[in-house]
Amino acid sequence: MRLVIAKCSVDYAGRLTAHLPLADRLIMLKADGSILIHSDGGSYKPLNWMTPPCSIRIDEASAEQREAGLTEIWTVTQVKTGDRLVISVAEVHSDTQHELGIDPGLVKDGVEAHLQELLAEHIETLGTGYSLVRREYMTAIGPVDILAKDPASQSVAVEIKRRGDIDGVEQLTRYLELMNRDPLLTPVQGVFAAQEIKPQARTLAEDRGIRCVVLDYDALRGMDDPDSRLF
Amino acid sequence: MRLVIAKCSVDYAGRLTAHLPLADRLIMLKADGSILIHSDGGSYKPLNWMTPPCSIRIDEASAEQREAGLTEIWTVTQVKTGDRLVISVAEVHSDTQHELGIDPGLVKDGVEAHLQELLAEHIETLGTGYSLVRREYMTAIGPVDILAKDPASQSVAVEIKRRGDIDGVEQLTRYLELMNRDPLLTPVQGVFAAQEIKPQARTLAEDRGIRCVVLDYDALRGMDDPDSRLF
DNA sequence: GACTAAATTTCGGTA
DNA sequence: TACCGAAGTTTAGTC
Repeated sequence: MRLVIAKCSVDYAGRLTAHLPLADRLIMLKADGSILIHSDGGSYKPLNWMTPPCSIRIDEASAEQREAGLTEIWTVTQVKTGDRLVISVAEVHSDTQHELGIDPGLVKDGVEAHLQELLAEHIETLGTGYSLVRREYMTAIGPVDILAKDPASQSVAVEIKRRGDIDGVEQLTRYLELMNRDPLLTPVQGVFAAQEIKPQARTLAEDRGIRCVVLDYDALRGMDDPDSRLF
Repeated sequence: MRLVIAKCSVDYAGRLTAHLPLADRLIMLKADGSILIHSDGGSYKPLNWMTPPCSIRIDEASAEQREAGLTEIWTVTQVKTGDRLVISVAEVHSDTQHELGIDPGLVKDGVEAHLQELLAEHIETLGTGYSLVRREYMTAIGPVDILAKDPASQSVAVEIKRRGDIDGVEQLTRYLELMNRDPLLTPVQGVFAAQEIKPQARTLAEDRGIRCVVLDYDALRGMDDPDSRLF
């Protein structure tokens, strides 16, 4: 990894065009050829970047460019799409190189897949007498997160989200429409389960006869793991 | 901005839990207190990060931690959410500080808004005899990208996307449902226009009687700009 | 301030 | 490999 602190301006031409005026920035050149341009604020997204694979060509500034205060022109080209990033370097404050090796990678835990797993294990969260049919119940337009049966043995399709948005309600609606055409399943009741449900999503869901259930991740996990209880 | 190249392991506990094994990485500390941890590969997304505002506390390693090869423990806490990032530093290879100042910011141009503009100018792309009523036609649930009339003077609602996905079809369907309740407009025909339309989105759209139109950005732009023609 | 839609989205899984 | 959906999504615009 090469780290360059430099006064530069940047122009991007690809899926859109963008321009960054002259200022001090960090230019990060990764081992795979990708480039990130970071300022000293904002969140994790760079001001500009180029995804690998890409190639870099460095040219001396022309006489005209030197008069404008520039010293080098870096042209980064995306190999597949031809997107182009032109970095006009005025002054290099620092330029260092570091060998990092290949990263062993991130281990994640506690995302939507986990929520689904936990709710499947504790399907009675939906109500007494509910039973699990199966997770990832396949339909022609994709898998329903959970298929269950209510106390009267009628089918219940559950869509699980971390954050319950209108999109999720639409998704579940499509599944319900399709499943209710199947004489073996119909009538299928819908349940929209999420850690947090937006008011508008709730309104839309309930308007369509879909029940909303707010999931408590810690509580669900707590049922699994006696150690996490308070006594 | 402070740049630290160090051998470290990282643990995150917040909206999920995540762990990074011991390895050489770049730790970027921005002026606003935010932190990014980058490896020498992947795209612009860091392996781990903390969004501002956040506070950092640096502790010497305990005797036990020193035996495990660690020298310092950095604890980054998100001020609002309480999310926590613990960086266990084993060895610092490099540690530099740079003053960058506030960035003047990015200037963008040429995304979906541009497509809409071009299609509005060349509405006959939809077919001979089509005419523009107006862009951003307002409804109770939001603006329809383009309202037009077909050769028979019947209303046509156009939804424009860069990439045509199922979500876009749903969005257009909601608009059509609402607009067809208006006696002054009904019947309203739907057109789903995008640079690229996913097969599933096309199927769904056509099943609902919505016409799909693939837009050629360069061709549309070419109609505007005689210089870009080949002769 | 809340909510919706876009993103040069990126990333991971599966068919 | 293409497609599809999630993301610690983030970000920008609108109501």
